[in-house]
Amino acid sequence: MFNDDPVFKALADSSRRFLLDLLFKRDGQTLSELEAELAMTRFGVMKHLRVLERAGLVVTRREGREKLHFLNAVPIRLIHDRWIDKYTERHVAALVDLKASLESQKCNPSKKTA
Amino acid sequence: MFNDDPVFKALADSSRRFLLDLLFKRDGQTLSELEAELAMTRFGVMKHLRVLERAGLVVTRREGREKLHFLNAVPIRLIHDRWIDKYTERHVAALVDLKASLESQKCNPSKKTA
DNA sequence: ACTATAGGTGACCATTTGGTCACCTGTCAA
DNA sequence: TTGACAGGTGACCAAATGGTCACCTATAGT
Repeated sequence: MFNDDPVFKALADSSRRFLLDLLFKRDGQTLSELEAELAMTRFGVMKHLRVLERAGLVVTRREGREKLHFLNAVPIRLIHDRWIDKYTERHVAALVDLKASLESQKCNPSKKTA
Repeated sequence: MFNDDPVFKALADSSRRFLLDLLFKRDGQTLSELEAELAMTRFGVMKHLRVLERAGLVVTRREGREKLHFLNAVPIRLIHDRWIDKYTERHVAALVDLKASLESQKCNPSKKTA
């Protein structure tokens, strides 16, 4: 209906988010390396990487017959900045930290922290 | 394939992102108010708001026969924290600021800035 | 009570999307 | 140059998604 931002489309799929997780843990992996981590054929992984690359979430570099994949976090930051302004950022970050703190302590599981 | 996080599914649609933009500009709007801004029937808007609410991106409160909608930015912050750690945050934020600065100056329009 | 208004449900249809396959291109090493 | 390996393209199919409609519930005000 409006412009269909490729970044959000790319992030909509859990396999693609998992690929970003893999690159977040270790940058510069090849298609074959990534394929080994997904219960999916090489073609499926390639398609997903293509979507991520077009969205700018993954940047690639040819190295001989290999293609190395790198995570680019800038689009993620832009999502953040779209709905979290400088004034509420401190507030929201504090809420997130509080939630993480409560969950790590598990001191009172009955209390809702939403 | 993995867990299908409702937050990313919710953000995948441009109409829903536009609804978040509307609530970001002014919190606490009703369905009818939001519907007036979208070239879509009331039912479509309702469906989208339902998706956003289930994802926790929108929180609602009944006020008589009206339902007020509020933006909740916490899930957005969690997306940010998933792929941007404390160490690279400064670096990425600097890149974003630089990009915004260059675009506001419009000193080199021929350059593609994705 | 009655009527107008705000909101809600389920079914339905056109389009998009995730995943696979057969087949093709390019690079390394003997 | 020959073969093995890393990567790429287009078509194809099943499943999910966006949007609409007929119909229903609940609140405000007269």
